[in-house]
Amino acid sequence: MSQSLDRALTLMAELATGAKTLDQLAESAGVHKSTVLRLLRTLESHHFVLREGTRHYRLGSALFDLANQALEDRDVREAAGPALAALNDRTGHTVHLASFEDGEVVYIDKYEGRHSVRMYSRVGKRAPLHCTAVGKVLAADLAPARRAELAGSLDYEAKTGNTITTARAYLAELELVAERGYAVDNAEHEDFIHCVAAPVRGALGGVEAAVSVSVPKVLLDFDGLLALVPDLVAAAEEASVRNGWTKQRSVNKNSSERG
Amino acid sequence: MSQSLDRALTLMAELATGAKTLDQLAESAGVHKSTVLRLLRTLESHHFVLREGTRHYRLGSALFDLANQALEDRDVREAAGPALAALNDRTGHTVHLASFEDGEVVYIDKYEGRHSVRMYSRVGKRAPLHCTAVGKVLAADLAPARRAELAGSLDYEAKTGNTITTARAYLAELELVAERGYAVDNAEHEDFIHCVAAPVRGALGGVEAAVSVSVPKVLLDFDGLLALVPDLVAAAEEASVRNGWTKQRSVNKNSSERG
DNA sequence: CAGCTCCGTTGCGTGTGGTGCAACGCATGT
DNA sequence: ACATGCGTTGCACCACACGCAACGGAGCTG
Repeated sequence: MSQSLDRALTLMAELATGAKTLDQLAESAGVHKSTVLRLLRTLESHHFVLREGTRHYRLGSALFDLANQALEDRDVREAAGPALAALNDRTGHTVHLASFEDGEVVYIDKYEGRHSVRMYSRVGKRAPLHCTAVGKVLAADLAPARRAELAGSLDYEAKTGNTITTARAYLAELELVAERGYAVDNAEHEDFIHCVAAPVRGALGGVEAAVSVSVPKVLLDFDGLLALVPDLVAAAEEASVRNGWTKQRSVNKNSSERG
Repeated sequence: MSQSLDRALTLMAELATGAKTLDQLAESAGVHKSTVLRLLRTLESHHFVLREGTRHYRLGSALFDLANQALEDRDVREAAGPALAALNDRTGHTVHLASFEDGEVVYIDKYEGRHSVRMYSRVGKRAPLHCTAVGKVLAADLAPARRAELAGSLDYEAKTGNTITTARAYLAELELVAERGYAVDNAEHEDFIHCVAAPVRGALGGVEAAVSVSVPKVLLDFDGLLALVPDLVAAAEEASVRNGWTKQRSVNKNSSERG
């Protein structure tokens, strides 16, 4: 672990919450301001931060640049794009694309819903596996052995009253998800939101990402949410096909053993 | 300047071009692989990179997260969003939002055109001031003194046959832009593309960003491009109003002296 | 206009932590 | 079974990142 790099990354996280002055950064990082200055200078030379006026620093363009380059690199995103946009357009609800990243869910694309009550999220945000519909979809694709291992390693924080809090219940839920081909989050992550999600597969038949539709409960009751499933699954299949998947191979289950 | 941080940032730039193995990174950075390993580990702990399979590293979610948080922070972007989307919808062409960042232009938002021939760009990408329509708009707002200073400091790389290559010609062009209220890039940056741009103002009357429409020459000749100007200017004004600008204060020119 | 305070900036001496090396071990392929 | 390629580990050295303290400019106050 590199100390200075570690500090620099922490600084950037701090800066993400808004422009800061040198002293503020020095204090929140718990180091001398001259140290912060040096780090900022290096970051600045790479355009990771920039000076705003004479006494404020904020995140710079290199970040956007790298982030977008990296996103362009994720082929699923490109492949799924049109199907997700169409789904968003048809339903008017928020549509997410998420992928699995060491033990968590990461949102890699988002299409904002048209309604004023909206879920707060952001591309790049991470979420737990156990209380999200996308998480369940991604976990359900793993081979039974890894699935059990994973289920044992989660922390099952109870986000709401509905959150699944035991490995046993989670495994049973995954079983169900794998069988049905879609997952539900019945206000297990946030009290006022429920979601449904379906898998996006790749050329090898493995699940590479998950699409979800998130709806505030005030807009649609649980049955209303479930009524969206066929549309969702169709969109996910369209995305899968664009992503190189061929229906033939879908019999080949639990194939995504990558590592 | 921090050596290890500098190396780490270089690594990330390298990773942006695609997933790489440890040795590849070590070689391209010119350092020992154990050094790279340590840096990667630190980056990984902050989710700036992640391991793909067992022997490839790629950029991770923290990057998207920070980038989007930082973008949300840029109020102009949010304010201009609807107007840009509408403009994109009406014209079918690619719409960019750009801001000024130490001596260059940075794209902070983009709405992709509907046509198959498209300009290559990306949010976060940087471009020169002297050969882009947005650059001219942003530069034209500076006070005459800073304008002259800036014009003297540019390098005027001739991107195409039409590129402005002298400070004198650039200053004359800026004069014209300030007068007209919009700028043109007549294939001065890329041979096959021309653009028009207009300013987005803020509460103080100063220009905070620039909107542009970029059109491949094969789709529209120069006169056709100019015909888009009224629509563009209207969109830019709408964005300005949403951004806190009031028409009254627009007489107050050259007001954006921030530093 | 003087004096004060707040911050960014600079130079320097110290010792910590980042570096390269070489050896190890786990894969994969032949 | 052997060879090869690559990630990983422990170690010893000294560069380099660190904190300190002093400087200087900008902005306020009386």
